Amino acid sequence: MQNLLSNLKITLNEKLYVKDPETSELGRNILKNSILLMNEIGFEAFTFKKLGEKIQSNESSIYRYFENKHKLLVYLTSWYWSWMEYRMVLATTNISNPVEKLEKAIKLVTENVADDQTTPHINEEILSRIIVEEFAKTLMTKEVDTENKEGFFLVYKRVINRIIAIIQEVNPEYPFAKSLASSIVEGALHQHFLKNHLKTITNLSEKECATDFYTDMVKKILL
Amino acid sequence: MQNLLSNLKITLNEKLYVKDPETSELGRNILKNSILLMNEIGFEAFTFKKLGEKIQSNESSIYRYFENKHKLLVYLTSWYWSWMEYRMVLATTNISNPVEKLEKAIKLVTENVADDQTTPHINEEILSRIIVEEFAKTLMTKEVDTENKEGFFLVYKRVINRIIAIIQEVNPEYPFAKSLASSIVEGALHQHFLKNHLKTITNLSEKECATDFYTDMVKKILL
DNA sequence: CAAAGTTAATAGTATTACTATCACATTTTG
DNA sequence: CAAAATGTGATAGTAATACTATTAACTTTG
Repeated sequence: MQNLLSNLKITLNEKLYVKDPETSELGRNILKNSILLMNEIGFEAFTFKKLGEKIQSNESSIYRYFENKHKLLVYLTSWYWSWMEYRMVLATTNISNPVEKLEKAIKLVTENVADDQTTPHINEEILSRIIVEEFAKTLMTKEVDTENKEGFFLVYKRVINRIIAIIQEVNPEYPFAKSLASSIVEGALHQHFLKNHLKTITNLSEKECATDFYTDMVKKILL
Repeated sequence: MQNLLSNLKITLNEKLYVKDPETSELGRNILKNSILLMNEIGFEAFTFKKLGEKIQSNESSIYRYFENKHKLLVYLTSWYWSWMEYRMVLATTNISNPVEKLEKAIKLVTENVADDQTTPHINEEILSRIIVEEFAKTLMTKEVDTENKEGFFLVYKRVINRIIAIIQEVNPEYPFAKSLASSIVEGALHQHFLKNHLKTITNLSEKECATDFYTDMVKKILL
């Protein structure tokens, strides 16, 4: 798996960037440090000027890679979901039992994420924190319909569609496969957010992840 | 119920405003039109200057009621959850069967909202659209922990705690009552968002609401 | 080695998110 | 009923943000 991943080049929608950040040192530096800075100060306070200072480069240089910080966030989140999809394919292919397949998929989208050493310029653990704290903001804009048409959220939808397909394998009669899949993926992020900030309305504690809650849920719903 | 509601004065955390907007004509005008304007142009593009133009008043006058637009949004969402809590109490008290109680509570938080004529300065139908499109933003800030300590989200948590209590009545053995309750409330909003913007990953169609999906879910999980 | 592309630095603009001040009208109160 | 307090509107001003444009130096490539 290590070897497979090291060959992996995650290719994203070209409309997300002005210049592909994976093709230069500066580009990779922008990705690496935007993750760190966004995690430190949050998406609202994050600016290209501050990022420029952090990487000892210039604001205007960053604008040559990304039109604005919103598109950078969409890029980073798409990268994350693409990485997630890749791991999901790896974890579920060649497993014939659909229930086992579903368990693996749910485990992936609900568990705590560790850094994947094969991608030196992306720290997946920190990126996953950004997903928990900021992902909803990529969707919740007045431009969501236009951006959706341009394919900004394709990777995310593909991850959910894979889970929908597995749910349908497990129980073809269940009438809400789409809603169940999307609520698991979004709900897992939300439970992690609550664990970090509004502890009284979640059962997850400290280092716990949402796997048990959702595994129990789908089994009771589908079996 | 009409009479009860007409006597209802929704009282919110004093830290949310500089001057209580319910106590003056201008204040109520700010509430009414901020809901309309925010729904039209979205929270990001919404400014006090634009609102001032809309209500033929001045930017600086609005600042005398709310420190900034984030606090105004928290105010509006708290108002909504307070109204929701009130209706939930009304709908569930004096019902002895816990399952029936849970069904009523779920119906309330998942169904499409209609305007409540007893509050002339608040259009609940439009406010509920703002909740679907913007509520997550009230939580997803770097100040969430401070604001949580100051009680900004108390009303929201109270709504969820009421559902938690009913879930525990229905099935005291179920180990994830908190996570289930919070995922129903947040998940219902998310499903409505998907219905409006990412139709392919939800089963809700056009004018449908999330009640069936969640009622089916809790019954299979708890009974 | 010339052309093309990449980057850093500087400057400049419109908008946003406020703050401060003042004038005027209305309401309260002593 | 006069003085004081309060509410509102108008104007001005500031720092920060989110960009765009230009230029000059440096690097890569054909």
